[in-house]
Amino acid sequence: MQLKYSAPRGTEDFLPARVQLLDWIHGSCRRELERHGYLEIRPPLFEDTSLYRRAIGDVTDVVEKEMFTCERGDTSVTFRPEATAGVARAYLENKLDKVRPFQKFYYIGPMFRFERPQAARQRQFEQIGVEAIGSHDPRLDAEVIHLAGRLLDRLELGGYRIHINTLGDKEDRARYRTALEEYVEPQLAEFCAECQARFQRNVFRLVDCKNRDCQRLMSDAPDLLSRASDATRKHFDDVQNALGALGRSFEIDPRIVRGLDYYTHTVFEVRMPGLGARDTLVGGGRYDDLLEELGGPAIPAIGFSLGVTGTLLALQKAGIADEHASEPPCTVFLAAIGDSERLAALVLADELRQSGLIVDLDYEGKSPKAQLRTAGKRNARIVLVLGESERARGVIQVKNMGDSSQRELPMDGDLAFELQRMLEGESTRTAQGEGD
RNA sequence: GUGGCUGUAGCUCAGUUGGUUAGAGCGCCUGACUGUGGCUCAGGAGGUCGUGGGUUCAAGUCCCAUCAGCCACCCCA
Repeated sequence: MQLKYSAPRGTEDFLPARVQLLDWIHGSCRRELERHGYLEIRPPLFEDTSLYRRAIGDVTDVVEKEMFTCERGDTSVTFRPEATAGVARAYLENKLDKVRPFQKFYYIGPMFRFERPQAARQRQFEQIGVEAIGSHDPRLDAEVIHLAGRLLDRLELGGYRIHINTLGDKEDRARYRTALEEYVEPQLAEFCAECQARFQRNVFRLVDCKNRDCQRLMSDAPDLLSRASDATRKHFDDVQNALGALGRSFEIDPRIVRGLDYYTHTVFEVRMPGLGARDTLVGGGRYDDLLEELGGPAIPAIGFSLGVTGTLLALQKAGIADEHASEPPCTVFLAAIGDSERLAALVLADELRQSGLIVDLDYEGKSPKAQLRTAGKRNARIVLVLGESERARGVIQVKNMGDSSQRELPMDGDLAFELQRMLEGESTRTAQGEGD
């Protein structure tokens, strides 16, 4: 069949089974985040375009070519390409620093970037992230990095690697930039075409070029740490010590420079080797200057974001996606035999649902046999069979789909209670069975 | 924005050097004592071979274009 419409490029329909998987991810992460004292915040899905230009940086790819922007009259809004800018704005606008200067937030929701889709990259994608605002304590850096790992642990994902680096403060970066430029300029012609272009735009990008020749040329390049201020080095050392105390293993990777302008000091990524071209599941770092740049007080902060698209891919590759992606069963299926019983079935289903049971029935005029088949496919635990003879006697057939046993129960106010008891008895037995 | 690969039933795919009514498995529907599932068996529905052109006596099969998907580059969660 030739359909007229398809989902826009880079978007995905999450069908019920996949929504189950997504809910499991959300639930697992929420529990872990709340355990760490993070509270959910929900800024709008779009903000003034100027906020992103300011926060992320005018000459970044995200701002220059990836924004979903909507112009109306003299206003311009952009669907959020990331959440940090919006959370920072919300923190300032609601004057949260006056209420409680230090606060920890988390968010879960869709982000939008107008990119060419590929493995683990969509135009609408979901991120689960945190922002801890109001402290420069290096222990907080460590806790945040550790938390990123904890989330993946919760999702039963192993084999990830945590890479950390420091970008220092403004002065450190300025010195580093100069040093890099002085190092690169004499041999600029030997770099790849892209790096030659990057040289003007953003020298730091030469540091993480994947081109082997460039990497070789950069092997003796100056590193930031050796010319950073004592305070910067101390902070980075303290972060590492705290991570060590938490038992969290990590690698120092001077090539992590991050693409968003607001990052300072500690930056980190969590990668899943073998995932594909985009193997970074989590990216984050400090942004000590951002709130001030947005017009607020000088308040330090740190955060990260976990990409759900990549996480889903990792779960699939690890073979643990399917066990969390099953359609939830209807526990009771109500089979009506004969046209005269179909209305009675509808009413009985409603009554049973009101007492908390998950009940479904046939809407396709199926034969009794086919209704049973459907119940089986839906993994119903109990099938109620309602026919003319039963209704005349005020009873109903109750079939236990587990052992195929069947008995008759009176159709009165106690029916729901009896069914609940059956289900509980069954799950108790199952639980005991599993315990052995 | 650039490049590579792919596009046949709901899904996963077969379709030989272009040659008659396009197939399989799974799934779906029906039936095998006209009121009872899972197994088995029998049958059935479902495809303008992504779309539009072209070459040819003849195209799912070759050519061009286009769209979509996947993968990679740039960049990034």
